[in-house]
Order: sequence, then structure tokens, then C-alpha cells
Amino acid sequence: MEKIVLYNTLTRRKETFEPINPEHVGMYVCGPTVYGDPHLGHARPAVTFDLLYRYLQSLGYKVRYVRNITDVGHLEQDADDGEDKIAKKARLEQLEPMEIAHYYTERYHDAMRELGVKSPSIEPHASGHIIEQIEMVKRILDAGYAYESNGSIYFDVEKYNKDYHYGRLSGRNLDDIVTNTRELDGQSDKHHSFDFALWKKAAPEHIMRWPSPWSDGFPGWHMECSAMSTKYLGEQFDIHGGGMDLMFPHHECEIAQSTAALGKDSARYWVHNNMITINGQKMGKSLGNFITLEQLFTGNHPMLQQAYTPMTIRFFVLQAHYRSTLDFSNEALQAAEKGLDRLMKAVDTLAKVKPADKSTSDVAELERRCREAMADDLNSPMVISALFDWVRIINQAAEGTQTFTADDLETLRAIVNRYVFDILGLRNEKAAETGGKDMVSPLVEMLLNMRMDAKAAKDWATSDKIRDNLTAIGIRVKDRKDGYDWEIE
RNA sequence: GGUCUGAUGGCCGAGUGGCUAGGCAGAGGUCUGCAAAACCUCGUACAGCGGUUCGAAUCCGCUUCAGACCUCCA
Repeated sequence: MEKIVLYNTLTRRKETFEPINPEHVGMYVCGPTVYGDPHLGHARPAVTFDLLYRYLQSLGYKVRYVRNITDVGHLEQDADDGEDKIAKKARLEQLEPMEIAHYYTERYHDAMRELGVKSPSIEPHASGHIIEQIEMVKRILDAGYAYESNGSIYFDVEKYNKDYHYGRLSGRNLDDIVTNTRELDGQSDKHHSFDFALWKKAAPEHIMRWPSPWSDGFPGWHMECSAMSTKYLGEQFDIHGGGMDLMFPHHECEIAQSTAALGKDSARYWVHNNMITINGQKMGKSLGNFITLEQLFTGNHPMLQQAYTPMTIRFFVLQAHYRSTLDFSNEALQAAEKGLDRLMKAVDTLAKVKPADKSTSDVAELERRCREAMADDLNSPMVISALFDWVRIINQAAEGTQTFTADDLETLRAIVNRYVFDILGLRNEKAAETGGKDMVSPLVEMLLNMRMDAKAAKDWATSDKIRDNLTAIGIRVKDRKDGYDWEIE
């Protein structure tokens, strides 16, 4: 199997990736909390881990990719009064909580499909795994790393930290956390403010609740990932992914929970994608500066100068390395749109290139550059860079200043297809839209043949009229040395 | 305040001790009846100040600036 390296947040360095079971990879990624429309920020982890998923599969691994749906509420920075968010919104809109969760889950799925994000192998819902979560809380209690307090169960961070290191993922030490955390004046059921809930007793007005040995309530916000990753991937698995903003406390607590319950680390490689920023600030629900994916696709947002297609968004995300912040702007998206268009046109052009006796460029060079870039911590920008160098070469081939043998052409097409479509997961949106091209082609060609006659007769008026009319209905005519070419805009 | 990350040409973004990233925009040119598309040429950028080195945008230190996180009911 191809040797690849991944940056592991746990060690803060790139490490050679070696799965626990050769040929198989278990990957868990934190999915969305379904209480709102998916926005541009959601596109980043989705596309990043889709890239990783596709890439691992392309290398020949059998990958089980688990991405959860958080539908039992989740603490967020702007948690107003701490009430379970889904329940709160449900009351405001007079809907069942699960109705809302279902609605936004569907919205999320729709957006992901548009973005070319493959469906994961398993997409477990937190609400469907309450039993597993309760079982895991029991294990943590039995291990002595949690305590009950007034019907709720809290993780005993101090106790845990004596045996393990709480904070090793985010680079913190409990001492620092203690120093920088103000103790609440006995208003909490928790022994320490840095303890976190594993099970929370529900207040009377709390709608989403389940029975447990301790109280009617709901699981703590970090439990679902520990419980579901263990259930579907085993006590130890290969990759755990998510956004950098989840590193602390969410992932730190997950590590603590899993380690406390199982006595060992569960995830081996922690992979974190960086944020999309807007005017240099994180784009997020809590800041109210986000643009939903639907708004991007329709252009219906005050900050948007135009609509951007899903593939433009995907390409925009892939043009930056996943561990860098990516700054949103109309200018940047327009650049991505044009670049993607050029790339896709070259793919079409490549299909038409005729073989020759010898090759003037080494197609293996493209393959090597793409392969090495991907193997080096998923460097999609470098892959794209290599592809663009070859866009030029392909266009030169179309003009006759480069040539390729039939074998090399076949190889080149295979490489381009593999990286552009299979791994980067791009889609030719224009080709998809023009399904009727087969019907239209003979008509367009008839007109263009008439135009050729007009040109031969130097009847520029007729020639331009045909071209202008075709342009007006969205067909771009390109004159070639010995004829013409055309495409639907 | 703590932990962490970053500062690259007009914009977006790779790279990382010496060798052109790439895209978009811009300028000039080729082709064309004119266009479009494509192709060719062009920018000599790495926050600032020191240090290490034969050589640093890349390593080290300091400074400045920016960002993320700092825990579930405040």
C-alpha cells in the first residue's frame, strides 16, 4: 500500500499512516448539529474528510467512514440559557424536536449531495444511541472517573488527570485550566467547574429526555461521539476527524471519556480541518456572520455579488490546504469559478486530442506530482497546481504544439479522471446540464456548416449573425484552423 | 491572562535552507475577416528588527498585528 503521511494533532507532526488492520481503515468524523441550515463553514470538514475518504478508497483501503448526526442538542458558545437548543427552537416554532432535526438533516444531505460529498458508510444519530451512551457512562462510573450529583453524572477531571493527561490533545495542563477557570460559587452540582456532564438530569420543561438509572434526562454533549465511534469502529480505530474548533473541549473530553471507559486511547490519528473565515473572522452560527450553502447556490445574500455553483464552492475549499484558514470573498470565489471552468474545459479538450507517433511531455510527471502531493498530508492545492500545468499542456496538444502517443493519451486521461473526478470529487456541472446536447448537436452543426460556407464566401454579415445568435442562446463558437468547435455555456 | 495557530506579490492561496507553485485580475504579443477560446512573454512577493549560515521568505530570538479555543447553565 502506498505510503502516506497525515498530520496528527495529538503529536503535532506529520506521521506515516498505518492502519490498525492492514487494508482497512476506520474513520470517525464529527457531523452537524441539525438545528439550522448548513452553511459555508459546514462545507469545510465535509469536503476535507470526503477528500480523505475518497483518497483512502482510491489507494485500495476498505474504509468504514462514520459521521454522526447530533440531534439531541449540543452546547454552543451562544448557549443563551443553556437549554437544549433543539428543544428550545421546537417550542418557539411549535414543532416536535425530531421534526426539526429531521428537516435540517434532510437539508444537510441535500447540500452535501450538491457538493459532491459522498455519503458516509454509517451516519448514526445520537438520539438513536441513548442506550449505548448510558452503557458507556456506566463504564466510566465503574472505572471510578465519574460521580453522581443530584441525578446528573459528571466526569471527574481531577481524578482522571492523576492517571492520564487531561489536555494532551489541545496542549493544556489541568493546572492551567484550573488557574484560568473561575469556580462557580456552589451553584453547580459539579465538584469543579472544569468537570463536564456525562448525563444531565432534565429540567421539567425540557422536552428531549430519556430514562436512565440516574434520572430522566439526556446525555452530555461529548458522549455520543465516544459511544458511537466505539460501537461502529471498535475500541481502537484509525482516524478521528473534525473541525479545529472542536478540539477543546469536545475532542479532549472524548479522549478522556474513551480512555476512562476503555483504559486506552481510542483514536490514533486526530485530523483537524481549519476554519473558513470571513473578513478574517471565523464564520459561524454563533457569530451570525455565516452564509448558508443555499444562499451561496442562489446568490441570495447581501454579501454575495452572484450565485456560486456547488462545484465552485468545492473547488474553492480544495484550493487551500485543509489545515490553513480559508478566507471568503466574492473575488476569491470568482477566481475559483473561472479556474474550475478552465480545468473542466481542458478535461473536455483532452477527450478530443488525437494520438501521434511520439509524446513530447512525460505523462508520468503529472501522476508523480499528484500522487506525492496527496500522500503528503492531503495537499490538494499542489494536486491542483500540477493539474493546471497540464491544462496548458493539454491545450497545447489541441493546438498541435504538443503530441502524445495513443498509449500516453490513454494514461493521461486515466490520471486526469482519477484525480479530478475520483479523488478531488469534482463534477462537470456544465456537462451535466447539457444532457440534451445529443439532440441539439446536429442542429448546431448544421448552422455552423452554413456559417463555414458564408465565411468561405466572405459573407461576414451572415457569418456573424449565426455566431451572434448562437452566442445569444448560450452556445459559444470557437473558430479553429480547419473548422470550428463549440460548447454550451 | 493561558493554550495554540498564522502574517507570502492587486486578490485567493502553495511551498520551505540555495532550483518558476498554481489560480484570478492586469500589461504586451501570436492566431483570427473581426471576435471568442487557446498559446507565448511579463510582476521578482514572503510583517518588522536582530541572530545562525557560504547562503533564509524558509531555522532561532524579540517586536508588532491577526485569528481560534479556554467546558454545559455564568
